[in-house]
Amino acid sequence: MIAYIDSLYAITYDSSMDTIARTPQQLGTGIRRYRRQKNLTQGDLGEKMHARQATVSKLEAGEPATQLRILMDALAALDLELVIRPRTTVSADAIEDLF
Amino acid sequence: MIAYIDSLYAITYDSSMDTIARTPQQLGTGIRRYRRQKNLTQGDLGEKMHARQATVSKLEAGEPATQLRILMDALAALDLELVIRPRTTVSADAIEDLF
DNA sequence: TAACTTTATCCGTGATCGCGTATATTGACT
DNA sequence: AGTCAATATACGCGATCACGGATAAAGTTA
Repeated sequence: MIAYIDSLYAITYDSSMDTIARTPQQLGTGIRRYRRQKNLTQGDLGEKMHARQATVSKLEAGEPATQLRILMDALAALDLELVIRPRTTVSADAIEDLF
Repeated sequence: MIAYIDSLYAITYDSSMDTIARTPQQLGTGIRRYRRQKNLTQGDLGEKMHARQATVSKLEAGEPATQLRILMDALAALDLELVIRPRTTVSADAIEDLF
């Protein structure tokens, strides 16, 4: 649990639900997870963000050529935001490289 | 300061440097900030991620039609990652809507 | 100011977007 | 199994990508 102290509000939420994304696929999977959490279909989300269901499908599939506009529109429609930060945990692959 | 506890490592870092992005522009600005922090030119970054300097320029400018592949390649080259999370702080615009 | 570095912008090309529209495939429920 | 909802995929189209290559514009330093 983390508390964000704003000049106006103090908001607490469970950061363990936050999704880390390093690839388009992980980005898509994270969005799908949040969409389902809100009980929305791809069609519902598409309507909110003025895109087609097919476009949402490709975004969630992690199509690397998807445009940033689609990504950010989807996040806005789901009331999500991105945080850019230095990579933290060390992946299993990277650890193996140590030996 | 936040401590991330991993099964293998405990890493502390200053999360106040993390950048929140809700638009392609903010995403680009954040990347530019991290790139400069590492004393890299757009050309340097382009070389690392196998893209042209001109492409990095458009990414940092927040061109909404930039492809996800470019974004994620840049993050990888800068050793950054994304976190998807519910929107937290309330923007000034949103607060104004309350009155 | 001049020289140099860095960033922004342009042309032409091939690839691929998201679109509308439509359908195949998959999943869930009875 | 059968029905309905949800998701993935297809076609043609106009728009725009990132590319190689090159140059203009802006920023930095002597």
